[in-house]
Amino acid sequence: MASSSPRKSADTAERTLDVAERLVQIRGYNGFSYADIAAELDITKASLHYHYRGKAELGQALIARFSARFALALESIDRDATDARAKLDAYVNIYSAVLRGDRMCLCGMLAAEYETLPKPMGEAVARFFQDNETWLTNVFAQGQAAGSLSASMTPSQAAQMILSGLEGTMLIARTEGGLPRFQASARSLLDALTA
Amino acid sequence: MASSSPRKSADTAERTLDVAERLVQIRGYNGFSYADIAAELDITKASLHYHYRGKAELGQALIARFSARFALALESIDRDATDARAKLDAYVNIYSAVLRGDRMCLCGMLAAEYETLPKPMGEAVARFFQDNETWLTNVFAQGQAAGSLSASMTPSQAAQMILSGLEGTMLIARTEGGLPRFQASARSLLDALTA
DNA sequence: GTCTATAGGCAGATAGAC
DNA sequence: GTCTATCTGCCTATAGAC
Repeated sequence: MASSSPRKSADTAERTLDVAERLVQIRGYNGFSYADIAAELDITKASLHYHYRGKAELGQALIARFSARFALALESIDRDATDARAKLDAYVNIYSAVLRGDRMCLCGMLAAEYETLPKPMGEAVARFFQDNETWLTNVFAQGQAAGSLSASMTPSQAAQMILSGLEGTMLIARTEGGLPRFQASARSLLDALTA
Repeated sequence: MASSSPRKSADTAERTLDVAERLVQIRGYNGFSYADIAAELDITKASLHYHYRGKAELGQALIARFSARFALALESIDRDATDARAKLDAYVNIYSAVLRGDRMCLCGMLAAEYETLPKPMGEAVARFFQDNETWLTNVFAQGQAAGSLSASMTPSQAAQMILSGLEGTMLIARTEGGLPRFQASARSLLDALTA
């Protein structure tokens, strides 16, 4: 925006998203409140309502930013990495960075709470997974064409296997094993799909 | 127990677990209340507190029953199925039955909410995954010895891949694709591990 | 074993002053 | 933009009658 005020290091709306994002990734959408955010930002709940009309609106903004950031990261990978396996390794690194903060993937967390989410949030979560699957499918098709990735399943099947494998591993690693466990499992997963 | 009263078809304590289990599997531990259960059973919240002192105690009972039932199912598989691949297919069928009711695995759901759970609940969830991994590791070792399962990774790695793959697929399938998607992904997963 | 009644707290949200 | 003050409703939980 950069419209009205003399641009602080991070305005309240953005810092609200930062705090809320972390809370959702660690505690879940039904596990945090406006009061939690207000306390961390040292403002009142009423002030938060100025920036986001309600929790549902905040939730949508959260997914929108997360998805946009993820899309940028994927574009960045497409620019920097050449072969398919390198792209997949970089893809795994995105998840590793999340888990390093003891966080769950935002959309993985919201997927668990899917039945309790406002409809627009649920739809945005589903789109996130679709977009990731599309990207992974393309990467896998590229890898198969180059002969570097296993041709024992379709690119679409492999994409689902990677996506759900990483989300599931994240989910379980948070209860035990943490980042080391996640990285070992991710390596096994990719190795199983490498020709 | 079967101690005091003339044993009804299902006493309140048991029916409470049935309702609470479904609510947790669909909405999560932080997404249901005593009021929800009371309404379904047509009793008051106060009556529920007679059977389970508080929500944390109910939560522990939930995991205990779920884990015990799961353990019985695994014993049953060990009796009925002969080769390793048949055991894994039967294992997947347990998950399919859960998803058929639009439910998430109880412990998969609780894993997402791990950071908000009372300590005893969190520990019980971690144990559930450990027990499953142990069983799967043994099945995989058996399959490798018989030459029916892929020897390209250790039994322990394969067990983690199956467990997290199924949990992750369940998580995502609930947002889109449902049971058909889960079953297709599970088949891909097992096929990838079959020699 | 189930009830009524109630406590005490926290949730999401709004009105209106500054 | 942020505040104080407040609302309404739901949450978990308890005391005590039946």
